[in-house]
Amino acid sequence: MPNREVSFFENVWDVVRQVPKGRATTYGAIAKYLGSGLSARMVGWAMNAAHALPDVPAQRVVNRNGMLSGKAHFGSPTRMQELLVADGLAVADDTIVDFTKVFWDPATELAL
DNA sequence: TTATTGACGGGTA
DNA sequence: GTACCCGCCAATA
Repeated sequence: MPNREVSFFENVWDVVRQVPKGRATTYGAIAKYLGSGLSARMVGWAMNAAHALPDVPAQRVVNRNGMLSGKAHFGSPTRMQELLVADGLAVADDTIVDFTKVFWDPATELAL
């Protein structure tokens, strides 16, 4: 049988899928949870590959500033914001409002 | 093969 | 509070 090793990307997608509605996480939080820590950029690459997946709410993944850094990758520049608003989040100026309140850290909430 | 870029983060000036 | 620099890992040119 072919190798069935879980890639770093699949691990990222798995965490993103577990992000509850109305919450959001950051690239660094996911990277740290996976153990890479400083490799937040790899999470971004994983998101880029996540385009082929149906259940990866990448809109809930933003940078540590709460800014919709990847909004440009959703086909439309406002698609990511609309998705977040549909999740019950408040978005203003391409940034999540009260991000510290909706922040969901897998290393704290998931790794329990 | 090496060099540059990339949906980032954190520290220092 | 803002600006700049370095670090991480992988993919692309």
